[in-house]
Amino acid sequence: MAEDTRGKILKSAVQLFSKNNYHVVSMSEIAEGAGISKGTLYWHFDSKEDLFREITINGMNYFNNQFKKIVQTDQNSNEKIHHLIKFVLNTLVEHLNMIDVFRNNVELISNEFKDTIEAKHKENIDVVAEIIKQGIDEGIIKNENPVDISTMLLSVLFTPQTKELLDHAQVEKKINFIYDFIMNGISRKEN
Amino acid sequence: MAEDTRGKILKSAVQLFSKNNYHVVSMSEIAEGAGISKGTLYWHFDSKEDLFREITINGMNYFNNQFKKIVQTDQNSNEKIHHLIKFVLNTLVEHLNMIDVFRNNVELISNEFKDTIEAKHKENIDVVAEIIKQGIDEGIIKNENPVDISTMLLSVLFTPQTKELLDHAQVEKKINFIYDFIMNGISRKEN
Amino acid sequence: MAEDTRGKILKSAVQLFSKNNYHVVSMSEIAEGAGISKGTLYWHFDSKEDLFREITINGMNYFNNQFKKIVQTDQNSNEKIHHLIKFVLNTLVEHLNMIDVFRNNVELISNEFKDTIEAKHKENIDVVAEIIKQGIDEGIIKNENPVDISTMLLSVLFTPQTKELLDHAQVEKKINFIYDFIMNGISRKEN
Amino acid sequence: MAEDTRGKILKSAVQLFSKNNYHVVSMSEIAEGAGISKGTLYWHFDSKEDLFREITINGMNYFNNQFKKIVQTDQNSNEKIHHLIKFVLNTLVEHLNMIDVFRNNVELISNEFKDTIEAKHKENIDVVAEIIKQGIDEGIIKNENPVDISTMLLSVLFTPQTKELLDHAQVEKKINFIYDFIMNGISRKEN
DNA sequence: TATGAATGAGATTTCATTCAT
DNA sequence: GATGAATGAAATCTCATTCAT
Repeated sequence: MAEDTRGKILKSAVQLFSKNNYHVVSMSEIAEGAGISKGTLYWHFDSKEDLFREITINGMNYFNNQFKKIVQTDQNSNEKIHHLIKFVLNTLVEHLNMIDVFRNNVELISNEFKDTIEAKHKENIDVVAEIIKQGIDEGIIKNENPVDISTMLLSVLFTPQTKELLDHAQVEKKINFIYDFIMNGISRKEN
Repeated sequence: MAEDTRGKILKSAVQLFSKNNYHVVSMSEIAEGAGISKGTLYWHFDSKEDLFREITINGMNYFNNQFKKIVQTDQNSNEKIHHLIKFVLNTLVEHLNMIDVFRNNVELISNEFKDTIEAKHKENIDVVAEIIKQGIDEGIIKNENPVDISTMLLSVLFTPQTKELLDHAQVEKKINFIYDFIMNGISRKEN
Repeated sequence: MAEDTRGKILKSAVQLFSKNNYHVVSMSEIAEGAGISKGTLYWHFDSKEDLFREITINGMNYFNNQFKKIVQTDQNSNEKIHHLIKFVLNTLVEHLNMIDVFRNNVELISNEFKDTIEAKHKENIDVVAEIIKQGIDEGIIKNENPVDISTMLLSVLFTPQTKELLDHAQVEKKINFIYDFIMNGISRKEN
Repeated sequence: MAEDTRGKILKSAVQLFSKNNYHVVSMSEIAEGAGISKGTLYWHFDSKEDLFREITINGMNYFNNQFKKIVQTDQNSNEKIHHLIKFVLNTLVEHLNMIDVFRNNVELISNEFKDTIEAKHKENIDVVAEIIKQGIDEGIIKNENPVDISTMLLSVLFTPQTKELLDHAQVEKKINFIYDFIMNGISRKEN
């Protein structure tokens, strides 16, 4: 029962935070969306920030866990990268909301929280950098700072435009387009 | 005096909006930052939204104008792209604040305003697509939808991570890194 | 507790609105008068207009209900008119404040609200017109448009001067004076 | 030239105060309506209250002067009353605005000003009471307190409903209706 | 005379948070 | 666990008024 209410709150909050900015979403709305009273909301979460924290960190952990799983498979780096892109873009399609929570709310709340989020993001970058290192070792990826490369890779995947591209359907085709962009850039390759 | 005050307001507002979310920045703060009274602030701008609108649209127009100038030079596409990247990244370094105004505040305010901003952004994409077309014609850029390519290019340039990379100095080096990433992606080129 | 607070708010608001114009009375004053905080005031009423609406419509309904009761008695028209005058003037004496709410605030707020109020007033006129019709049938009242006569009758009763007359005591005497004015006008009757 | 500006201000103010409540009309609007700046407005009038005072007192004096003229003619009381009614109702039709200035703004501003206005009104009542006295002497009007009768007479003439009746054209007919109401009331006269 | 710019007090309203029941 | 009611700080905005030019 308890978990039920908690779940309803989180669901309502994710939905609202993904559509609107942190400061525009009110605790009243969240409570209403969850079908409970404000009092109850405050029984489950100490504050608005607390609630937002939980949602954000859950989301980041979700990516972190999946990234780690991908690293640990015994695929070659090429396959892993393809896997990674596919996973991120499919998540973007299936769980648009959760992703937008980050987009709409970067730089909010306290600096201490911003640091937490950035640390989590850094973690993700480092996990993906493992794949890059593997690729360099395998001679597939150019030999530059793996962290810089990982940074660019993730920034392309989480860029708002990526989502826009996906909006217009044909996901599979777009995945290949983005994969090719990341691997080969925009210049014409002679063969 | 009048223009002077207007300028002071805009400066104060850009500074604050670039550090904090639209809803966190208060008109009192902006007034205080400009060294004027709230009444005066409202004499110059009808509303907070009005003020924000002006700043945002000014910023987008700035990019749009520069992009157009680059297109109109008689450089080849390769040079133009290099020029473009250099311009954007240098602007990011010199006018960090103005850029962050967008970052922190997309999706805010009214839908009508969001549409305005998106239309401006689309304009920018289309202008850059001209360069891509030229590159395809010159056999430098791969023959795919120029608008899609332009979209990716700009998304990489305006991605938050780009700014992070730049934060840690060595701008010139990073420009080359990003240029290479955009042109050739991350895979190892055999030579 | 809840109803109690609501009542305190309404009492405070009626008192203030009856002494001062809608725009001069502030929500702070109303809250202070009710011994509660502004936040609580807004918990009970969505807006100042909402609060004013409730008071006004309550008041008009009060008159409407009484007027209907008078119509439904089995008195003759003469008695009903006397009854009506007595009721209105006594209410003016006992609930001066509530009446003044209308006086001080007609034409305020939105047009939509003005229409609501005018519709309510028209209802009152129509109800009283029933009495006038009865009087015409009974040969007591002159045979002219009953709605016009009803309009004049009510306008005399609710005229600010009527209240002034009443201020100077001797209510019973003044009731007769007004009754006589309404029935016979000011000209001398020969007998 | 100077009078010209003053005149423009007064005209603009009358127009606005007659349509909206004192507190809803702003000095900016008045200035705009007069085609001048706020600074100029304040050069001609010390304050909003000052401006409103002038308009109101002008209006009341206008009625006062006309009433006095009517009293001083050598008509009999019957004719004078008819004259008075005609004058007031025609003014209501021709200068609706000016009249509404009172209607919309009674009880506003300071108590001291309210007293001034009430004193002016009392003056009007007293002037009209002269006519009533004459009527009593001539055996045309019933022998009751002339001031009370005058009060009722004026209250009927200035009642909002009177204006409504007039709105629907046929002024001449309505004048007779009101005249008859004032003289004979609503009861059926046997003949 | 006339103006544009500036001011500051105060108004309405929102909202995260608390607490007695 | 849950709720309705209450709070108070702070936000946006309005407006009469002033003043240097």
